[in-house]
Amino acid sequence: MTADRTESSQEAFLASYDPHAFPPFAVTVDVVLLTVREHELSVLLVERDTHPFRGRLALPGGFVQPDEDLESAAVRRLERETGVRRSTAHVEQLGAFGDPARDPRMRVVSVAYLVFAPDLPAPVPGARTRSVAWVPVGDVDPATLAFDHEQVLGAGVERARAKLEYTPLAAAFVGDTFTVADLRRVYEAVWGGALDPRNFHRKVTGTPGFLLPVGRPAPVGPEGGRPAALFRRGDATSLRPAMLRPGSA
Amino acid sequence: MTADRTESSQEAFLASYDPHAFPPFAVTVDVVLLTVREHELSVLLVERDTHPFRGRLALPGGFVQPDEDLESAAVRRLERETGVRRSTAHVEQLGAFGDPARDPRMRVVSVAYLVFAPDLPAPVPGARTRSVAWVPVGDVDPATLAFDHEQVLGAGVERARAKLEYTPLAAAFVGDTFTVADLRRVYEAVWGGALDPRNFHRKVTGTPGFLLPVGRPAPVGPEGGRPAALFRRGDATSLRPAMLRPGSA
DNA sequence: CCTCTTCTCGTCACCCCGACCCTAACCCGG
DNA sequence: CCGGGTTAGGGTCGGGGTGACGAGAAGAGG
Repeated sequence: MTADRTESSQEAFLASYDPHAFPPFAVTVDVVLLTVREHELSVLLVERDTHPFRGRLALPGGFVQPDEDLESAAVRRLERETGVRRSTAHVEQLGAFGDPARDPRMRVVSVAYLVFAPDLPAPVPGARTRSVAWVPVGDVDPATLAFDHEQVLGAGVERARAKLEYTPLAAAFVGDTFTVADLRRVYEAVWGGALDPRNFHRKVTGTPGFLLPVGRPAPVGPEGGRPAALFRRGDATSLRPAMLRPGSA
Repeated sequence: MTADRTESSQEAFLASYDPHAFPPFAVTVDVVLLTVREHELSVLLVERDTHPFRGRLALPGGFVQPDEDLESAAVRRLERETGVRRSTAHVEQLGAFGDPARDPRMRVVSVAYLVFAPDLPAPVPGARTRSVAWVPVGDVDPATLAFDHEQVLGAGVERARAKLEYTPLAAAFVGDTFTVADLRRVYEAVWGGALDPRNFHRKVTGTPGFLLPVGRPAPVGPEGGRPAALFRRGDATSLRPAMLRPGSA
């Protein structure tokens, strides 16, 4: 399963490459970076400054390098263009999007990655980046997005909603330590509806491996109320049985 | 969102293409075609007759054409190489596999598709095809598969097992009309364990939209027993709550 | 002190599920 | 004809998960 291709053989291949022998494809990665800001599920969008779709909003992304793994390419874009570190976020592949007409320049297949990140206090844009902004997914005008990014974003949001049902990944949206209410607000933002605080508390605390109680018993409440207990992420990877969203009977 | 690229501009692009401007990628599709044969979950494998991995077993697949949609490319391979018609099967994208070393010839990104098909009585191989065979997934020797197809197959099987839990897609593995026992044998083959016939019957018949009773009340039993009622697929797309596999608590 | 807030535990009814009994309906051999 | 094999499928019972909701705990502020 190891390749015998090397840098030099890659060069030889390039030199002898005939674009009519097989059609050249470009492969890109797009990143659907989601977070919860002010009780709203938001996505990071950048404004394009080059053809095509110049001036339109788009998901961060770019070409995959010749010897770069797909996920590495996505993580590189994530860290360079958004300032999010890989270790603090959850990254998973969303899927490949390859409609022949999705890019007017040439045939491009894009592999989309879905990232859950906590709402970082620092302004997220990294070094060499054009205009970048968090946009609540409900405020995104689908017609203004570049390429087929409306479809990619839609798939990412739906995947996120489904993943909260049967995984503990909601914890990827909050910081290192958090309260049950923090977690509940993530669910409410992603699913778009209120949840019963008592039943939610019973479910998440009753699921082994979801929450790890941290000794420190209490921070303060921003607007009154009894201080909540602090937790850390557990090592559970799935929720069985799942926590089903209410409106989807 | 409409492309201005045409056939002639594609030609112009090819003529002026410089392989050093951006690295050429090849894009392929691989098909994980699963069925249930003789109470065993099986995958369709072909024997490669060209370099690389000549003589090794591999998933059916091939290069995507310049103006071909990814799913169309997968369905084309499915129909040409396996004889399975798209209308009788379930097709979904499994994911993209793009390890730089997965193909020794050059950089190849493969988009894998997962297909559920009923066990057709006709010999499945199509017209121009090399040696092709159904192999029970438990009998596949992982080390003998070409490329990274062990990883692709593993992802497909795990996806199939999960999908049976929360979708009615098990019906894609059986024919047009089927009995509850047929469906149960699908679950047992995919999950690899026995299920209680009475509880299974209660669950599937009690889920609205899973099964449509067909008037014809009874076929015959192959080895005795009371004749079972016949059903057709319903229009439900998800199972809520899910049917969880026993061993996964 | 009272009142507001949020957190957290408890209760109750209901549903779903696993385990299990029993009858229905067919085939076959005696 | 009849008894014994098969599978199909309905019913019962208890336990666990969940929605709806009550109520106390623990803070801030008037």
